[in-house]
Parts: sequence; structure tokens; C-alpha cells
Amino acid sequence: MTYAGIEQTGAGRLASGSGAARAARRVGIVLSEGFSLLAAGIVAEVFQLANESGAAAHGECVRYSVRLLSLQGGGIRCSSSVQVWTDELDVRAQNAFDALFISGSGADPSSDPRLPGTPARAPQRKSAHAADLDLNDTRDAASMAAGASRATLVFDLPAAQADDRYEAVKSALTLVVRDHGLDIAREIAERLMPGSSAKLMPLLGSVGTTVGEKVRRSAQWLRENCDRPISVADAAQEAAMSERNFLRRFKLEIGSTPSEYLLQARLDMTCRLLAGTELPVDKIARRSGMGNGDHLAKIFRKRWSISPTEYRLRNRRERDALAAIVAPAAAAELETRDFAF
DNA sequence: CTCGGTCAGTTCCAGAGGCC
DNA sequence: GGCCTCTGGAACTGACCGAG
Repeated sequence: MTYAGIEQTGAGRLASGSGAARAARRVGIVLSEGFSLLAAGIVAEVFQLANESGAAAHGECVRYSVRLLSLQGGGIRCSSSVQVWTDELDVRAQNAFDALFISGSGADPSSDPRLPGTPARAPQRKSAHAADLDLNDTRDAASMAAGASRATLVFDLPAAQADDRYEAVKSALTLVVRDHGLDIAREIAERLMPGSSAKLMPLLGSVGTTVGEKVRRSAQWLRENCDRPISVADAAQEAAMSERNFLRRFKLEIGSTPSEYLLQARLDMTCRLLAGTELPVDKIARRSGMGNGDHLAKIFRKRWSISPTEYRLRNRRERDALAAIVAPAAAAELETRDFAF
């Protein structure tokens, strides 16, 4: 890993340019005194891993060129007094960067009028700052690929004293998600901070998706987690929506309430376990998120007017009866095939 | 006009406890 | 394993409001 003003363009850190078929993303990390070395370093590492993962997955892909910058150039001390060397941020060349990550605790570089989107250039900042971006707006994604005239994305990195890793990784992965997709972003998150993808992906998953997609993804999440004691509030949080709005949109999109959907998923799982295992009803109820055997029986009786054990017996009888019919037919078919050969 | 948030009221359900 | 009762809390709904 090279930080000070040296272009980091991939696994082999190419010194100049990029392959003709590869789109280049120029990323600047703008430092000021007291910046978080951890946050800045982790951003650089995200793009390094993205270059490696992207090349491995696609061969030809978007590649990132990362540079450390400051307003004056030269040596800048981080919060732990380590000095790193930076290039001067050329004000005229700001738009040459696809993304700028601004880090510092002393004189806030993000308030410097020479940077994009500062008060003097508020309208541009409004449209380009990551915090203000409408991530559902495909025009933003289009602007990312539009070349030199595109808006520069600006991210504020957290102060050194905060839990800076998550925020820094999240900011950098926002870009990676767009260029490489969620799978590679998840892989990078796991390589950098094992166990972090579960926390980060729901946040990043909302990038570039419609409300309908968010709802469908939360429905999928409900189905995948139906064995756990989850609530509508959890699902709403998963979809990054308020509970009320989530309920409203879920019913519009899926056609049933989240709790109905969750109950159906749990019943499906319960029926599979009843039919396919010898586990006691109470244990099945607990495994499928239905609470206990009593509640499961209550729901079965209400829905189908039978108990879980009756369901199991009927299912076995029907299966045996079907096997009695199907087995001779299958045997006959095998005999026919033998003849055919 | 649409979308999304808050609030208050109502309905429904999960869990506990007990019994057969 | 199944059933019953009770209760607190979650889920749901309609009305309303503000922002864009």
C-alpha cells in the first residue's frame, strides 16, 4: 500500500494510465492536520481490494486510481502525529476526480471555499455531495459514467475519535457498489472487517434501487430469517423505511401485510419439517419461529381445523398412497427403458 | 397531487399459566 | 399433545400534515 501522492491503480499499482477497455475512476483523499489515518487508509484499501476483486471477477473492469491530496500539498500530520506526504489539490483540476474523500479534524477542509460544493459553490455541492444525492436517481449513476464533465462525488470522512472504520468503509463502498455491484462490495467489507457486511450491506443495498425493489428485498429477507424472532420494525429497518410507510408499501407491492407474509413463510417451513422429519411439534415450532407447540397448534387449527400431528399423519398417509401408485408405474417405466435399450 | 411521516385508536396475537 | 383463559404488546388502520 502506498499512500503519499503515488497513484494506486490496482494489484500491480500501475504507474500510468489504464487499459483501453478499463474505465478509470480517479479518487482523491483530501487530508488536513489531525486527519484519521485509519479512515484514510481504509478508504485506500477498499479501492485496492476493489481493483483486485474486479479484475479477478470481470477481467476488464472499472479501476480506481487513488491519490492523497491536501490544499497546500506536502507533509500532513494525522491524529497520531504520523506525517504523510500529499500532492497539492489543483483547484482547476477538481473536476478531474470522480470522488473526493475529505478527512481532517482541525481546520475543516470541507468548509474550504476551494473545494467543490463549499458555500461559494453550494449549488454544485447540493447536487454532488454524497449525503445529498438521490441514490435512486439513475441520472446520478449516469453522471458517474459521463466522463470529464460529470459531477465529483464528495464524501466527508469521520473524525479520528469516532468509530471511523464503519463510516469510512461505507463511504468508499458506496462507489464500489455502483461500479462492481453488491457481491464484490460485500466481499471487500468481509476482507477488511470480518462480520461487517451484515451491518453494511443493508445500508448499501439501498443504493440505486426503487422502493418496490427495497420492499421485495425485505420480503426476501423475511423469508430467509423467518426462523428468528423478527418483527415488522426489524423488516422496516432492513428496508430503511419508517414502519408506517413500510406497511403501506409492502401491502401495495406484495399484496399482504408483512406479518401475514412472515406467518406464511413460517408455516411453509413448519409443514416441510412436519412432513420430512420426526421432530416433536414443539421443537419444530421453535425451529420455524412459531414460538412453541401450543401456538403452532392454535394457528393450524385456525387455518386448517387440524392439529400439527394430524397434518403429519395425513401427509404420511397421502405420501404412502401416492408411492403405492407411483412405484409400480415407475418400475414399469424402467422395464420399458430396459427394453428400449 | 404524490409521497412519506406522525399520531391515536382498534384489533389481533404471542406468551404464560393451568388443566386434561 | 391439546385446549382454555387472560393480558400486554405488536400490528394494523385511518386521519391528518408537511415537503416537494
